[in-house]
Amino acid sequence: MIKQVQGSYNPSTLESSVRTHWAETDAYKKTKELRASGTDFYFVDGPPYTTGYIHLGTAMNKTIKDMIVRFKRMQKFNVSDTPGYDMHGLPIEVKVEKSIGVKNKKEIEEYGIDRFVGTCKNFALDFQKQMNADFQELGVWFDWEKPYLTINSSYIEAAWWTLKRAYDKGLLIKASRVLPGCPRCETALAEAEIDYWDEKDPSIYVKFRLKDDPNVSLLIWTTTPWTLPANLAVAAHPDFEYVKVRYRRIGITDTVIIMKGLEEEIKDLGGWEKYDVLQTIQGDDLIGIEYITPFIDVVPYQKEADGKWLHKVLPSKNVEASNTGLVHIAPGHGPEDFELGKEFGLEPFCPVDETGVYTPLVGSKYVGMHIKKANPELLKDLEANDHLFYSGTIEHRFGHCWRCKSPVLFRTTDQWFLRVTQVKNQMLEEIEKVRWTPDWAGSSREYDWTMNARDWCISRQRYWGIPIPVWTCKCGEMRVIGMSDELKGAEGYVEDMELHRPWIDSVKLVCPKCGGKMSRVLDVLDVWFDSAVASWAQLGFPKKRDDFERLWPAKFIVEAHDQTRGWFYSQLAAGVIAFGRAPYESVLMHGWMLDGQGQPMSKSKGNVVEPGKVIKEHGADALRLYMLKTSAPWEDIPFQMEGVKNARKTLNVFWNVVNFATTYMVIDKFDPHQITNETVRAHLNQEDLWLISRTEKVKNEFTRQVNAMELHKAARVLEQYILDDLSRWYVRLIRDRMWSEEGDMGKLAAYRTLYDAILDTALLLAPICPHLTEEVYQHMDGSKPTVHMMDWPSSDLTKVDERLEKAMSMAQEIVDTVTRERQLKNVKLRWPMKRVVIKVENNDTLQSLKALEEIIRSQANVKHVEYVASGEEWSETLLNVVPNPMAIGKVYRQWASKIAVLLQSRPAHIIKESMQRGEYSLGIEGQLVKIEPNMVSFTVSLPKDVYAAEFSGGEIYLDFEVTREIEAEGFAREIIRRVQQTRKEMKLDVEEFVKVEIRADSKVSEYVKMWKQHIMSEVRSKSMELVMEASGDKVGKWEIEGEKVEIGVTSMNLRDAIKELTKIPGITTKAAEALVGAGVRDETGLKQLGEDGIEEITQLPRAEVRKVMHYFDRSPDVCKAVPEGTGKTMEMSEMLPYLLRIPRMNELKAEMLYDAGYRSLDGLQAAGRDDLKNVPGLGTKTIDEIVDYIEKGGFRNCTSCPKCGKKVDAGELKCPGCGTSLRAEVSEEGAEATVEQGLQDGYSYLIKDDRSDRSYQLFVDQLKRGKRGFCITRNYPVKVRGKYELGDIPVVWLSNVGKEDSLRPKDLEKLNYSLEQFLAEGQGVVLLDGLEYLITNNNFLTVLRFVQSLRDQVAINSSIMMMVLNPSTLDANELNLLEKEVDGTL
RNA sequence: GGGCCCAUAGCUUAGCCUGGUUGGAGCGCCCGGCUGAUAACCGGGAGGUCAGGUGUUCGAAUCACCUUGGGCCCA
Repeated sequence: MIKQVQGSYNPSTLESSVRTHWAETDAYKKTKELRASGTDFYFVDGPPYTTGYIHLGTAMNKTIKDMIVRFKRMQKFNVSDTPGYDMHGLPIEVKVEKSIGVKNKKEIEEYGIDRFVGTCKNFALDFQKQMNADFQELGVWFDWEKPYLTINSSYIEAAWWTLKRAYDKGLLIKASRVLPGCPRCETALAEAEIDYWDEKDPSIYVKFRLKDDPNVSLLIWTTTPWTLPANLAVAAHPDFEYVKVRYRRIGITDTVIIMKGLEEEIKDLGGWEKYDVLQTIQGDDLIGIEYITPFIDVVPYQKEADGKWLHKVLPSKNVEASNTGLVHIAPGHGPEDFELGKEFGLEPFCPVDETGVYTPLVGSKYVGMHIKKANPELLKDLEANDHLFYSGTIEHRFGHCWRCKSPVLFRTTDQWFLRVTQVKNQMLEEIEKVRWTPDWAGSSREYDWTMNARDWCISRQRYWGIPIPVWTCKCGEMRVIGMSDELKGAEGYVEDMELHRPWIDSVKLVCPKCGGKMSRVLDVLDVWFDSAVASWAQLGFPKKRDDFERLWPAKFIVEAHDQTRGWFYSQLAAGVIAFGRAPYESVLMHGWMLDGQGQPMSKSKGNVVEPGKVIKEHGADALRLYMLKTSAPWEDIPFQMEGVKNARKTLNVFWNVVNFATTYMVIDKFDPHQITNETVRAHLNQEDLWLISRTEKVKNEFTRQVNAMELHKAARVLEQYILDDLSRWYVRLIRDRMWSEEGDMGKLAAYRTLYDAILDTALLLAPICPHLTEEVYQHMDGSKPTVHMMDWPSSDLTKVDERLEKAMSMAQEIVDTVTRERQLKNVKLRWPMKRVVIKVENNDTLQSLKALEEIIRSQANVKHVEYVASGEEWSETLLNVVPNPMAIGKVYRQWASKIAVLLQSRPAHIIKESMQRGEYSLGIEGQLVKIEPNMVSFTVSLPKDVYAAEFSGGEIYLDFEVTREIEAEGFAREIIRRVQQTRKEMKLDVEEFVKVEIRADSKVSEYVKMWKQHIMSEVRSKSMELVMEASGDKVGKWEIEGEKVEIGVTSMNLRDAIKELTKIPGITTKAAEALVGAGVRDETGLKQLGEDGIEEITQLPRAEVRKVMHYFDRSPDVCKAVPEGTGKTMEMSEMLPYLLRIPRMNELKAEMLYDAGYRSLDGLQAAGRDDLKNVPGLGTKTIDEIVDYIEKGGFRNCTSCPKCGKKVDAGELKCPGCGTSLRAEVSEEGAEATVEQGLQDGYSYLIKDDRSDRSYQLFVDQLKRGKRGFCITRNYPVKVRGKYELGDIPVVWLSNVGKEDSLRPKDLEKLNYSLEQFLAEGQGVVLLDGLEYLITNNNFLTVLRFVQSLRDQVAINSSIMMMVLNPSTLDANELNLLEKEVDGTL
């Protein structure tokens, strides 16, 4: 059954209630079960690192994944959705170090590796839980109860198994290489773990003296003086030219060898005056020249080392043509140096340990010194020994540990490598087989990166990671373990033991070769390797094989572009090594969420926007839609809150459409199961067929775009459809049909069409906005526990009607043109236009437009539409001929003026046609003169009040002539609008009937008579009279087009009666209306009518009438309301129960009323407000309540018990059925008193109130004490003024309407200005009703500042300010802030 | 320094592959309308050196090259 949706779209409450619904109905599990037998779709979630919080990037990542997963599920796939978490590694270790207060590995080992690792695990698990919650808030439906965690034993085993596999293929090796490492973390670092940024370092030029000629030096440049003790050679480029240069300055010369062309640069550096080039040397002639390394006397190794190329110039093509063109080579400190050293037989020499401290190898002078601290010492010594040519500093990009930010240190170490270079070609082949989106992500990016692949160093000298499963023996034997089973029987091994360090370290194997003990290599794995095996590790492989065999490889993965070198690559390498293929079939690469300026968000920059905050403000659905629609997935998005707000607006429009639809469908009890497409087929209007066509097309287009991974295009297509087609056009067109008779087939056709469109939209939107669509689905259908169990809508393209769509778009264009022209001519849409003439370019257009004539007429508000066929002219356009005297004069001289006059007197179209056919001649003074084409031109003129405009199918003429009929209709519509507005201000129910009195001058009166019936039916009026002076519950004076009109509206209070009557079985709404029209108000009246009377008035079938009569007989507890005669004087005890049912009434007040002479109900009913004021002890509020109670017919009507629904008469205090007390609650009488006395001058108050009556009363009380007042309200001023007797004080209306006395809620400056003006004039009282309205329209902080400034001004001027606020509209935090700013909260 | 991507109105973007009327939208801004979807909605207007330059072409936002700025990945 269709249910009415909530009036306004409130994302945060809606989303949380939807999530509750999901939880209560077990929707997620049911959805998965539903698809369990579908085709498998193995999706693999790239595990985010457990940092404890998600950011917008992670949010976008999961949003894309969730969308695809939901989409595929709706397409009946059995989708895997195990979320993953990457939980090992340095970042957590660093956090733990900080939290327990240790600084290095030594301290960790003192603390205890077991405790340390245990803490890491707890941290990781805590973080993982928090992130789980965040993702769920985003609406992501993954298997949150069973995520795959990289720290699980089964996962660790999968990594082991993979390494064993690599080992068996000879791809796992141990090697000594120069690698970057972090001296603080004391471990090797992978490229991916290094951050680069600019840093200041020494920039020094050092002289390496030639052995044969110590006066001449090789000049080298370096930024790392600390590597010089390990210098073993110098590299020169064999193809460069070098020069021997003598630099001179007063008294000093220095001769160095540098690259040719750099002489000037180096002269400037050293501040030399002159230089002479002594010799040019070819690079290859330098090779082999021997020099003296600067620290030869300090570092013992420099004298002990040997090698053919030691301390000689080596050739290298990697030398760059900058600085000096000669490079210092320390094979122990640079990767390239290492390679070069290997080539020329120089053993790497590395006198630095992993913490960056010199070892004894460096010699006694520098041993124990940290390299950074040693730099200045080294410089001093170089200078002292005259080795330093120049010393400066340089700012250059340098690598740092991504976690602790220490500068990296290059040194030789023994590490474990995966020989990726061996399988590179296979990886490249695999890249080509994968479907990449966008394709350059694979063909260029991933391909290029893999082309440059190096062997992957997978070992780390840390604690929190997957232990490397390699056991070695002193004898050199080693064993790689692939599964924990292989450890069975080993010393220290226990079944199901913790596989992390340090526990695994205690497992010892027996060496098969020498029988000795084998110990595990202490290293752990690079975390990148953890996630690399995700696609099989999460399936429990290798222990469990069935899932792996069924699902692997992944059908689809999606991650951000930084994963080119990351997960895309690591998985590829691991997949090729382990299984000889890529572990994924298709990849979507997505972009990053940047800040508004296009910079990456980072904590250190302080530009991070938290997803939680965005969700709280606009909802997860809006955020998701925003992220998906804004850019192509692979592009970065500079985050704009405004964009999310827009997305929310779109959703709001959709919500409004649903609200619109459900409102009417519920009233009419529309049942989509009963009213099928078949039922309404013959009754579909053009606009229905059009919307169906559009819907089918959109379904097709959306699906196509999602399949092409053009997610943004899909989202945009749908958004466009919702806004333009569904809301702006279709709903607009069918509005009138909603008001036709119950059961009207035309209306049902519209319901059906709208229903299908909404449901289809909800289905298409479901993967993007899971919450909103769920709510919509549950209200429109709800046959399944969740919308996400629905099948994806297929589209029926046979229903697409291109011709109709084209015609409709032209009709829209015509309507738009008319509105535009109306605006230009200042003619309101409410006034009908006489006619529109459409001149088409082809007759096909004409036919299809004619079919839409009704739409054009109603939407443009035009009385008649006329057509001019293609090729014809509109008969009413006038063709004018304009003679050209100059041209005529040249030929016919003296006749020129006469010819001109004659031409103008002839029908222009005849002249034109003749000239087109051949020629046109005129007879003048007996002569025939020929008119040449250059002698005349033609213009077209339009009849009076007609304007022309163009549209894509031709031209249109708009006739603005105002006839009497048009004027009458215009006035009628103006009056209807005014009555409607009055009704609204009176807060009348839409179904209530009214009496209308109109006073107007004769012309308007005449018009009103002409349209009387129409007006009455439009405004639900039972009577309408033209009077000399309008009276009624509410009277409004208006000026319409210069005519003064007074309209009085009186409620007939019939709605309750109708409702009451329809409760009787057999009485339809229509019948009830007829009865009420005949003066019947209740059951008693109906009874009195008798069977015949009822039949006559209601026209109901006899059988129905009998039903009614039958009901009377069978209802013993007919409500009596007041037993007999309300005029009867009663005893106090008898009257008391009646009185006590008035809100705010108590025994005391009731007694006072009685004592004041009100001893019958009629007596009290006759009393006016002023009379009651004389009763001692009654406050204004109580009086209001009494009057209100009487007005609502409190004494006359019987009510239903709120609990059991039984009818209760007005004198009962307890329900006779269930005993529930019917006394109105007496509320805060005490508070009222204190408040009234408590308002103090100079104070500002915040009044928390969901209805603002109390505040207005307080305000009026202040006015009564003679204070000047100023009222700002979001209610209509006339209404407020009347309701609360505000007199002539200024009332400003907060509204976007833009009337004289209104202020836009955005315009705080103007508001502030008016208040300033008011307060500056002296003491006064200000009522600001609608603070929340200001807040929704402005930034909260702006409003807060505004409040602060107001408060200060109020204090200075000893005035009082009351700000009214509906507390439920703000969150607690904002409310708190506001409360802090004011002097009191009421 | 290299690879890949991006640059169109104040903001977010379409158009670019396949060159051809006046470069479309949405938001924001200004003006107006509607008031039975209503703190909603609708219409209109102002806003563009298509990042800059050079070239190819009869014709360039679109193709090519260069420069500048930004992002990712590397050196």
